[in-house]
Amino acid sequence: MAHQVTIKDLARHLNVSVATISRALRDMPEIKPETRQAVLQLAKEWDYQPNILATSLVKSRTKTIGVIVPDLAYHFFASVIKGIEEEANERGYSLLLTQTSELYQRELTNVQNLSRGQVEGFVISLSQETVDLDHLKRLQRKGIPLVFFDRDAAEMDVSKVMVDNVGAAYEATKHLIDNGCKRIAFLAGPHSVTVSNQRLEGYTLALKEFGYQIDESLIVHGEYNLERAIEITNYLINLENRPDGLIVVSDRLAVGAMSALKARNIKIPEEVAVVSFNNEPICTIITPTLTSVAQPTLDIGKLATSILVNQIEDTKGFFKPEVKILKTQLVVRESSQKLKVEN
Amino acid sequence: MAHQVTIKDLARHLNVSVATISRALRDMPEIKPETRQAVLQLAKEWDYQPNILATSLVKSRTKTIGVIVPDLAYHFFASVIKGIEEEANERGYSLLLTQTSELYQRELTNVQNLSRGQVEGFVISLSQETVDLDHLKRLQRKGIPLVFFDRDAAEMDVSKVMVDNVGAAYEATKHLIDNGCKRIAFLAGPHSVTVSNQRLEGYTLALKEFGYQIDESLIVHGEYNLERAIEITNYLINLENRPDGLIVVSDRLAVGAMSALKARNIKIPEEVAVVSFNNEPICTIITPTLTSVAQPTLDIGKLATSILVNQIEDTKGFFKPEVKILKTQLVVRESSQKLKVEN
DNA sequence: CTGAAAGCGCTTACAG
DNA sequence: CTGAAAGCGCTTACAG
Repeated sequence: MAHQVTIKDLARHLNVSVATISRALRDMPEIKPETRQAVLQLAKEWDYQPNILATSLVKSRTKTIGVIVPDLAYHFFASVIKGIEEEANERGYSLLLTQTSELYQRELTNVQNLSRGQVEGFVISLSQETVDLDHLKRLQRKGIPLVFFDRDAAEMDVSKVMVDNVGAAYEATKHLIDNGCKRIAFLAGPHSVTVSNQRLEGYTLALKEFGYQIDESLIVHGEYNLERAIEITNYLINLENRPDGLIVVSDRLAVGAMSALKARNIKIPEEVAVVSFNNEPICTIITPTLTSVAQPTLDIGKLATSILVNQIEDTKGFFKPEVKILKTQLVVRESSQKLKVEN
Repeated sequence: MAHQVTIKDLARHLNVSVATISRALRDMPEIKPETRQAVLQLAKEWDYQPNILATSLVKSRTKTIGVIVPDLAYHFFASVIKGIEEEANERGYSLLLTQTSELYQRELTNVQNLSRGQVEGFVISLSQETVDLDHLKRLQRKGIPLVFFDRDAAEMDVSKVMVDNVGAAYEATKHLIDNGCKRIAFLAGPHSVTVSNQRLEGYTLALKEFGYQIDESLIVHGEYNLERAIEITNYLINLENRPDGLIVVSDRLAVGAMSALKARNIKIPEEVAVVSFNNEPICTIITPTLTSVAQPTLDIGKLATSILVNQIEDTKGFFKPEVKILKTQLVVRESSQKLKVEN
């Protein structure tokens, strides 16, 4: 067979109209049982597959959601996507998945490509480079729903599924304090990254609450790469009054920080206790195992998708953007337990 | 604006036919410069986006490739996808990405969904459960090109981009022998997994070549999960004549094996040297760092995509399935170096 | 240089 | 219960 089988082919062979074929295939009640029978059988025999492009075109509905994430290789995004998939399937939607590789240009073209009639809405986490938000505002103007997660942009008035980063960092800091840390450093991301700033806020909040001085020399910002994390850690180690606790803005950077500490034979957690964020699989693999803040990735994905679909299917225009802040959970492991638990 | 702008809207506003709009937008030479000018300007002003569904329908071409992988959270697949993306972009194709979560059912529905006129070909890596290949044979019968990578199915006569697993395992085994291992065990995957079997073959080949006895008690098969890896490792440790070298079929399982060894205070590599496959990021993070066989993931993705596009665009029917076997590279780290390199 | 018409593969009032 | 016709948003010979 040179081309895909169409309803026309079926119609011709059965000597009925394409309308009848279309109805029979979709189990419309008005079709005579024998007709339906014959149609379904032939369709099966010829392995007929409806052309979804045609259906989408006439219905002006694709039942497809565009998902744009910075990088599929990040465990966090891969597992949020699992949640998105699950909810989408349940609601009868398919996914169009793309990654930006943290590049604004890619994000732009991805959004544009997908908005050419391919998707009815977006679940998106911004690239690190993204500052200009025109491409997203254009979507909004056209009434294409979108939901943010993880990477935020304050000025966008859309639905968002975020995590209580302030609270998470507060808890992480308190945990170090409880474990006897006196000087706690914070290895932060770039100044422009909201998530990092929120975590920093939680950190200072906790310090203040427990009567600790905020020491600016202990707060260092850097790009998201291993080399910088090592550099910063070495700087911290070399301080006159070296920190005895370290909060790192992500597990990946924490890996760099820990390797720098190990290279200098500094004991973790005895000399420096370490806590980080995301609870990626490496946390259980690295030595010592790494205390980290777990995000409810599956729920983030599901909730974001659920809100999006609600908006897509809201024909009455009742929908208002929803902002959800989910709770995190501190998973305590070896890297932070200066004081052994007694029982 | 309630709906997306169409060429009809533009035509009406400019008092020309939709044909003229269509031609102007695509820069056809016959259009009068002033007309084109006006069209382009209005299109820009109204942020017109061509409806790709309509275009695809009339051209019977989507310029889209379906990609089906077991799990996006596996580093291996995420990085092959990078290669696929790169090559696809270069050739002017988009990607439709799906994962099966290693479930046959998902693979089936993914293939079916995508073959409803959405993609022109597939790059696919089979789910672990997949035994029945009817869904793929149906694609073939319809003349929809597909290319396999990593996970093979011998009976399918299609293009494949694989890796020389036999050679890779041969090299890994030889490396352990060179490092003084006398009894080398092999922690394999399930019996049904081709990749695992090929690696096992390379292992026996090397043993034979270097005059080692094949000891069946040192070859153990298991599912792909940490618990089984730990179980198997414990079994190996408890053997009367404990192995002093261990080849593990994947990094993930190697992590389990190493934690079992560490739990029993068995020194790596002094007492048991370890080598595994895939060279995932964990190899550099775990202690000791893990010697592993690197696959050329980017090349796998690019090559698979290049072959696929060649087949898609081969209108003359000259195309014959191509099977490519790429070379791997052993990355030596601490876990396998019993004998320190002298210089 | 431009337009009318047919068509891509479907769905859906409308009529019978 | 079934069919003819119009239409979804485009492209493309064909004619002028």
